[in-house]
Amino acid sequence: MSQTLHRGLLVIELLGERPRRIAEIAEELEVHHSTALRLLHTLRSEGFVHQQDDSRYRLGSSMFRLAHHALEGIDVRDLARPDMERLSQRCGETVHLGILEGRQVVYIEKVEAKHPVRMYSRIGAVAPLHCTGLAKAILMRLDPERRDQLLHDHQFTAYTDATHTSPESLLDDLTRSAERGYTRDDQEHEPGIHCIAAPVLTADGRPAAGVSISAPTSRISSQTLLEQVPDLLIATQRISHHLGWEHERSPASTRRAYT
Amino acid sequence: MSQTLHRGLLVIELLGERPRRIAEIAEELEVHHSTALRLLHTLRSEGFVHQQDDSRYRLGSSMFRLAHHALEGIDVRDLARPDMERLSQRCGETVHLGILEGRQVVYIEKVEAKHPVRMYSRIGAVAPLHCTGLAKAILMRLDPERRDQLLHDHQFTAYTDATHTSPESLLDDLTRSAERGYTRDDQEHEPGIHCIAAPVLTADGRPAAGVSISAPTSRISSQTLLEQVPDLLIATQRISHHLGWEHERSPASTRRAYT
DNA sequence: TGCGTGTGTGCAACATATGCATAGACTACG
DNA sequence: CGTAGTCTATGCATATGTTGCACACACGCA
Repeated sequence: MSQTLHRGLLVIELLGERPRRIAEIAEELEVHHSTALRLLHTLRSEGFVHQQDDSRYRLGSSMFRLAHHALEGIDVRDLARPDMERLSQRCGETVHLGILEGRQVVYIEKVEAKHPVRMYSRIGAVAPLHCTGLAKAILMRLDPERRDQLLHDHQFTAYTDATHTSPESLLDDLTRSAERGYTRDDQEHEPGIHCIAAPVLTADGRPAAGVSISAPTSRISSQTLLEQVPDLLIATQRISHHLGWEHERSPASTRRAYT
Repeated sequence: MSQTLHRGLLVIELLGERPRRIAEIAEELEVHHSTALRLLHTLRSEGFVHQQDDSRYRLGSSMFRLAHHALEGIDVRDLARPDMERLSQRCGETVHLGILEGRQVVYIEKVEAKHPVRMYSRIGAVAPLHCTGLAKAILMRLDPERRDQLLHDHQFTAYTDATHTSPESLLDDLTRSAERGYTRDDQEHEPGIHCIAAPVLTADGRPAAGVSISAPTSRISSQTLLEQVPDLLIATQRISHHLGWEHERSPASTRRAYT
């Protein structure tokens, strides 16, 4: 609606990709050099853009400062709730949201399709790392160093026959889960309960939370549950997108770590 | 220079602090509601701003995505070089820049005041974690978990009489260093060489690099070296600022970790 | 029912953003 | 040394685009 602002934002997006020279920016915007220069000056005066030694422009400290500060203030629950509700309505099952806190996973939100009123049954409950779909979804995208550290002195308590009882077994599961993008928990924690789960990722690719669909085996077969995977992934990708995660990753998905 | 763009950026900054309602934004900008609405629409259409369920606005995914992507592309060397050169000119001593890579600290840049031509003597060299000012500067702001992990099976080799030979001794040093904002290395690594160092921090408060001033004890006394601390801190704070770090921290410096 | 809020759209007035010309500073290059 | 190619910067006339206002609608709430 506002042309000038729109052009300014376009400049920010162009510089977000890579540093650029002024001629390039003017050409992309299809405006005169002097117009581009004026926009750049305004952006620079507010610190959104920085001019490097080679006179090219790149994004400036205000972008980093504001983005980080705003991210801090965001509550994953608020962000995830709409998509969780939609997901629950589509599949008709219970949807959980959990985050990693310290050395355990905590459930922080729950939506039950059947009961419009939220039931806080499991809210605040903690889950063992090695045998719930939700915890595994977070683990599978966790930085390997951190993951190894968490699992190092973890108690692999056997809750059922299906529970992983060794780090090797769990890591193998995590590797295969990461490849297909979601985790399964077929009665590993509770007999008669199975679930699927996927991680919510931030802009830097780290897992901010996990979302799971769980159901009793008595009502839903494994096959039917797995049919919900596409909807689950759509939901987690939508939530991740809100946190800046780009679904389309460049082929070279191994990126620099520093800064 | 450009009023509309300037107002748009102001909106971004206002929303960076906290989510706000449209009336509040219009009031802050001193413009009509409809004008604020038009700006918000433009910002929203580009994803810079997101409207929550309660109809308030907050920063949107584009900010997170662009900021993160731009940060990835930034080379700390380019960022630090100008301030390193200025620092070196002011104090007349050698200034190093180093980063943590894996389990060691690597020197990636060096400026010698005496010799205008850069000497790559130590560039690429690695430093032991427990006895150089630069490594200690990074360690002192590192996430405690990560730090403990690094020091867990670290070899506390004694290079001189002053070298820390135990984790306890080093951690004690780090604590005191963190309180005053810089580290010292009085011949802990090389006899006849002492230095001071301080960390470069990113928006989330993590150390991206370290900067040190080192000199031979034969030419510079401890006292004279310590007089350079203010200049050193000004330099590291300037570099940190480029990465989005806000020097003025809120009193509650302990912030949430999630997202 | 009225009130406060946010949303949205014409439209006239005019503030302002634009393109162009021009010029200085600087670098690279032959 | 001149030439060409950058980026920077400013003045100015034009007309484009932005603004404020009026007005209307939707919604939640007392």
